Amino acid sequence: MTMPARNPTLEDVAQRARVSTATVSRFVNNAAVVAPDTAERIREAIAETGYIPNMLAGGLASSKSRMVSVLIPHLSDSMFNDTIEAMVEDLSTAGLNVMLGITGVSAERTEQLIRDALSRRVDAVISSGPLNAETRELVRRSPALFIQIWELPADPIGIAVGFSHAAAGRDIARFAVSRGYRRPHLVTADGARAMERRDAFLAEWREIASGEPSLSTVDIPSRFGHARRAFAEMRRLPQMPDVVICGSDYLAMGLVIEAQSAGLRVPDDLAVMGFGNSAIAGEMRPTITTVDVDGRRIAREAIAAITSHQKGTLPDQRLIDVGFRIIARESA
Amino acid sequence: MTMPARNPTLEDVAQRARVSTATVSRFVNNAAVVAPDTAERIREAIAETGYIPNMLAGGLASSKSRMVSVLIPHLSDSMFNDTIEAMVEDLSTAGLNVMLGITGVSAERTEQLIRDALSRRVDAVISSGPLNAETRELVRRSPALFIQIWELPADPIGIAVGFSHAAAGRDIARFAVSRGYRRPHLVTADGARAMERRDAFLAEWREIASGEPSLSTVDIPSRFGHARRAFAEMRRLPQMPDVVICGSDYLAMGLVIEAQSAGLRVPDDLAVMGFGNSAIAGEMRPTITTVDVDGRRIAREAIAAITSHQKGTLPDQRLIDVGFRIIARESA
DNA sequence: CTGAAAGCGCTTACAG
DNA sequence: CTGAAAGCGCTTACAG
Repeated sequence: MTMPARNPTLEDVAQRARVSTATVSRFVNNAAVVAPDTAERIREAIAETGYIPNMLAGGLASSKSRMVSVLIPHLSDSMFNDTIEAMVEDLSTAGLNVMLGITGVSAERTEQLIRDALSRRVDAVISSGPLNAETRELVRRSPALFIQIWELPADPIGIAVGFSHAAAGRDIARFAVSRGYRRPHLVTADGARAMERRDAFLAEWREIASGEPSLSTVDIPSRFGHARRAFAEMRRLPQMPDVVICGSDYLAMGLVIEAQSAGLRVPDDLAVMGFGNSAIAGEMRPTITTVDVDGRRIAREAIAAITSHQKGTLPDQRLIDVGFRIIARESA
Repeated sequence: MTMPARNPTLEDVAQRARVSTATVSRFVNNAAVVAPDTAERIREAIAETGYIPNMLAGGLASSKSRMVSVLIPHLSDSMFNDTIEAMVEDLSTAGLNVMLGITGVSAERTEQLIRDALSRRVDAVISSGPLNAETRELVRRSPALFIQIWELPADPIGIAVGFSHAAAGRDIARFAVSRGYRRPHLVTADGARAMERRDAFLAEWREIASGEPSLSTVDIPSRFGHARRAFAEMRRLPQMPDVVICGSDYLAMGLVIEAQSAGLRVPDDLAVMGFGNSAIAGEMRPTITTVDVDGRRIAREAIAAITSHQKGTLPDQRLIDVGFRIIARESA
């Protein structure tokens, strides 16, 4: 069998199967539309030539790329990992390839990544990164579906799949009060969403309890080791807090370790709460009380929206609230 | 200003700037090759139209996609995260977009993802996933550069950037002996590379020490919580080990926590070693002795190879050994 | 430094 | 169910 040096094309397959390129194209995209014996000849021709469709050409001709851009702030030590992993897997299953971009906290970086995505004519952009006005406009003009995840902005550009961070902050405050804690200390990552939870916590706390909570802010991405500094700050307080509300499970774990190595018992001497319900939260000793967000559901809803968008039907809601649940465990 | 409903094309820009599409194309790809005043007119026309190049068309015409496929086994709790994050960032900086695929341990899944990548005509595939014979052939035929990372196979398909897992296993054994440990217990993730380190450890141990190490195997991806089961297995041993050699820092951290919560002191009653030098290893209490692999360097070398491949010059070496370093800290 | 034109490899109305 | 043909939006030798 002679192999051409170049990649085999639809034309090569068509000649071999003695049909037109149009028929081969139809077979590749939906095998059921061609006659059974034709299909068989094409199948053989594809196997013999080792044909691999050129999606660049296919995408250009059909103006759909079967590609989705996923933009996340960080990869390491991230609360998003479960969501992202589910996203990438489910997108693949749905026949969509994923372009990954890491935005950090930079709106400029996000803009560049969105331009890259649009230049590939992606079917959708799934993003949890920061947007400036220019980027919003860019996205609004584009035919790609824009999906914001992990938050529910008042006026989403396309659709949003997430939950209310304000509601989460409020519920955490109520939980802390119901458990009898009096002196909360908040360790917040320096990001918009974490700040929104913190502010809602403070507002609710002032409403239903007394005394002003103390605060620490840590850099983003919130790392395990940041807990050390936050713990040191707490120790310098005139009165030691009785519960630490952390912006992530990683921080919570770090705080538990710091507290224990300072001889404190968790939760008796100091209670600790996390956020995100990562696998580690349930596996730590003591197990960590945290807030669960269904990352896989976020992924599923986003993909369902893309699928319906591709069929031309707009998703029936622009804001999809997946909610959250406080999971009470040993640490608080 | 009237906006066409469709995306503006090179043609729209060309008309507005009163030049040919060829000139606009040249400007977009290398602004320096057009005359300064022409460049200025084109720049304005691009701004006015909001032109975003269609890389599908560009890639088809030039037969280079400026896109690289990155294939990894897992995202969550992974030792690879630093490498992947560096990879994605550095690729973006180099003007290459990344297509991400998650292979798990499945060679079939890997094959599908490689087919997807080839159908997008990626410039390179960077992979640390498992390959079957068919996939190897697929890749060999393709003009894309194939880069295997995190290992150094005897006969790489394209090039490989990684380190010798056998050498790492051997050096870990020597380290354990030099520290005076007598009864090592190995906790190994159920993956080819971890097994290679384990086997080399065992071979070396038999050579330079006495007594047969005990073993636990945990599922992949190795999770924090697996440590609990491994620790329980150890406790049932006739004689308690004096050092646990873990396949990842995550496992090591889990073991430290288990040991401590069972009242053992680390390292006095039980020493623990990790692998990978994640951020957590240096931040844990006690800090964890581990093996450092320079993930960012792996990313850099891979990208350098792609760059030189694109210039037509083959990389000068097919095997790039980035080595590893044992980092002695408090835990062992 | 610039333009006219062929070509990249597909898809898809249109016609049969 | 199938084919002929136009078209998707670029790039790039070739010529000037």
